[in-house]
Amino acid sequence: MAVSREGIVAAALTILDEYGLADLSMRRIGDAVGVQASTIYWHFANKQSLLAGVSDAILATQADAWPGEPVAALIGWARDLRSVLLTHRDAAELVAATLAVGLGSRIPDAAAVPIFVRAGWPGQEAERAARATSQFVLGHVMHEQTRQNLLRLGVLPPDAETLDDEGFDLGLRLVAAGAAALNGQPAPS
Amino acid sequence: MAVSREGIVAAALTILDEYGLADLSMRRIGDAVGVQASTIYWHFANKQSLLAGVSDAILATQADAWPGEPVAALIGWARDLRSVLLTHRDAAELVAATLAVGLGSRIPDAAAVPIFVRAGWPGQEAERAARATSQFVLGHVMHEQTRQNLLRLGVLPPDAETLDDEGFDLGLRLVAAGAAALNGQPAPS
DNA sequence: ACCTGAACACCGTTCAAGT
DNA sequence: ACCTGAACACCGTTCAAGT
Repeated sequence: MAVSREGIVAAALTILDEYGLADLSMRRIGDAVGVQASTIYWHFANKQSLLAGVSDAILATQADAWPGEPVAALIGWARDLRSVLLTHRDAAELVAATLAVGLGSRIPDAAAVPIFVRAGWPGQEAERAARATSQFVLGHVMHEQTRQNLLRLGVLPPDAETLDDEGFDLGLRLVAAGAAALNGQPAPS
Repeated sequence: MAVSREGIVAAALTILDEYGLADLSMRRIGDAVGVQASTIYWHFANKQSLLAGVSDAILATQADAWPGEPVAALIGWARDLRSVLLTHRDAAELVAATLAVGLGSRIPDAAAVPIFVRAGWPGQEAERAARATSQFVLGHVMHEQTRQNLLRLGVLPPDAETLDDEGFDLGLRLVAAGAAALNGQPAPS
């Protein structure tokens, strides 16, 4: 049977978890699905498109709606995004890179926009605020996952903390408090 | 005359600006300083250490103190960091990666910590708040610089906007307002 | 329609050997 | 002390050719 895009993406995700983004090569993915690396180019235009598929697969597990009080909803959304990213090795880097080049059909901050809108922000400002918040989340988790990789490499002491819940919560409270304080008012510069 | 660490870093920075991080190879750096790629390993343990040197060189142009009223100081620091990063191609990605692996002697948020302290935050919280703020700045500029690369590649229309001043200012106001609102109070969770 | 196999033009890094 | 040159074990991508 012919190999499918979905099969390739699934294999890539498994390799990602086991070996990390740096070792996620076309040859290795080909091996995993029982095909030459060059065959993958019949199914995907290039490696980046394939990675976009992996990013979408990861983000598919995000909760898609956060009803209720805006501050609590924003915190819920951010914690959910973090935990989704922490589920797969190097996910933050992969998602951030995919987002940056504009590939991938799932945008990590999509569910955050309506929260800001509900809090009274005009559409475009809500999008910007959501994007800013997700930039913090992605940056924070990227840092955590890099440390997890360093730990695996043995360059960090085996009992080193790689997660930083307190740092995450503080950053989150910072933007949540800011959102509550501004509430969509345009800037005084 | 023997080549120096500083000379290698300077050459790498020039190549970075001209060709981007993806094309910053050891062989190319060797060519630029008139030496074999393998020679660089006599001066640096590996490529990542060299990149840490480049990161330090970029961050050396940051202003190192932001006296005065905390909110204005924070905004000044963040805008300065952004403009420092925008001065060199792919600088945000390079600095973020260096920061994540714990190399590099210059920390981009170093000057932001005393601002939070001055605003009444206890030391550790000030560090976390500064780090959260710099995560936003790095993420935002990374996104802008990726778009600049896409523009160069012609995959974006030639008149596409790559900078996003409004998005930056809004994110910045968000954290500044949050900082002013919380003012170092521990969380109610 | 889907896949192979060879090739192209690269990588980072190591290491014996030179001066 | 500093550098060369060859080698190792890889990359992403293309493309004629096969079935």
